[in-house]
Amino acid sequence: MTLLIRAEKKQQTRQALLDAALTLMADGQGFSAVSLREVTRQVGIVPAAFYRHFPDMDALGLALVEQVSSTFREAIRLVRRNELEQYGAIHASVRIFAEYVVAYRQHFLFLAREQYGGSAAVRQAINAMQRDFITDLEADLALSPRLSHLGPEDYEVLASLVVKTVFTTLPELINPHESDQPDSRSPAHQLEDKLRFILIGAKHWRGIKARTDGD
Amino acid sequence: MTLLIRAEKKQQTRQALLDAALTLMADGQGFSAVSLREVTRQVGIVPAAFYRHFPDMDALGLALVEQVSSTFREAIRLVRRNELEQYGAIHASVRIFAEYVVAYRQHFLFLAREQYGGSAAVRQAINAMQRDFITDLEADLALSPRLSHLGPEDYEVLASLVVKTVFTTLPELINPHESDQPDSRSPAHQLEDKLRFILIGAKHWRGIKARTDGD
DNA sequence: CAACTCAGTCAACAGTTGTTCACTAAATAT
DNA sequence: ATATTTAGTGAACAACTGTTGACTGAGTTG
Repeated sequence: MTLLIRAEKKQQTRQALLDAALTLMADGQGFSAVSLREVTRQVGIVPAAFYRHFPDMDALGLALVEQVSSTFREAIRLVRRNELEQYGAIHASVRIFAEYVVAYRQHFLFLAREQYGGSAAVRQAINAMQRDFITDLEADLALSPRLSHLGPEDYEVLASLVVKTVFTTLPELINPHESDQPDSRSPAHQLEDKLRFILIGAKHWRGIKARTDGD
Repeated sequence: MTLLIRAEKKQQTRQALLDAALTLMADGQGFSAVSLREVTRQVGIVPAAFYRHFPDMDALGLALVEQVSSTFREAIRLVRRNELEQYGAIHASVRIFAEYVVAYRQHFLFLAREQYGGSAAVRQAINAMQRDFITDLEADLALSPRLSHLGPEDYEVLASLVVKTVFTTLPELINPHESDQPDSRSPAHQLEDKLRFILIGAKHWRGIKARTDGD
């Protein structure tokens, strides 16, 4: 039967290759430790067939970044939608985000692992993505009347701080019990508090001139 | 001549193995992508000789964590000493720390790369080290009269936020020009501001009950 | 001086890796 | 109906990997 035309079927095994790479990474190893042959073996095709889809493992990695990036954007979209409708913005945002991370844990695991990881190309791509997020958030923050006392450079630093805080929390959100410490708050709750610290700090920010003389 | 006794010479090539691993990593790849043979080749010994020093590449990695950890502790010691003597605590602390990072860039590069990187054993060891730093800082913060209004759990979250902020800034401190963006502040200056945001937030922290009703 | 310890050598092993080439057969195009 | 495109096959390649065992010779010890 020809229910699946050729192009369709091709894209299907291409996706299988991407998923296989993520799955192999989930078992502990980093992306650059996943071999081309492992990936094809997992999909069930012969190694040479890999080249019909990607010239390189690095190309596979870049495609992965693109895909994971869109997952992340969807998460942001969800968080933003809720932000407008609800009170307790931080609490609700973090809850929604944390749920989304758990649902797409392989994607976010990839992001967390490879943001400083092995392949230079992948690392660079993730960095560029992160920078886009920061720019977006920067524009967002600039619209808030509560933060109108900040300068343009302050927005940039603040946005960077928020985004990187979220990124570093990803491993804990994904593996809630890996870093076992007895009587502390849940990862999501901790992230909440961290964002609160930062935003309270932004609210009381007095500009670069007033260095430390007042506190 | 027997200027170098045997144990001394052994420890010397052991150190050469550790340095070789760091050097090979500095050329872009992650630790788990560095092979046993590459390391021995760089040192100038035969692969089999590796086993006289480490049972495993993982063991080499753990030794590396220990060594880098002590470098980091020395940096903290320097920062602390200065903190007591100078005004403008954050500015001076960051400057000293940033200089130390540049001086030992290979060590801090290892830390930044492998904190979420490939080898599970190394990742876990770095995580434990990070947790130690957080605990130390927690105790430190608890001594500050400016932060006496915080609860015990608040100290933990705050310390974690500070330490992780420093860790995520490491790549930028090491490679000041990799993330080229035109007209923004230097990485060290950005880190300064980030810490300021956080500490101002801590100063105005009103406890967990006052969620968002006041701002 | 003799006995011993042991860091490093040498050669070989079984696996795995990325990449190549000519090929098949089904889907598409003419 | 015929010709073309192309996702996937199968075999082979050179290179590299971690690990082994028996060895050598300088450093140490009694």
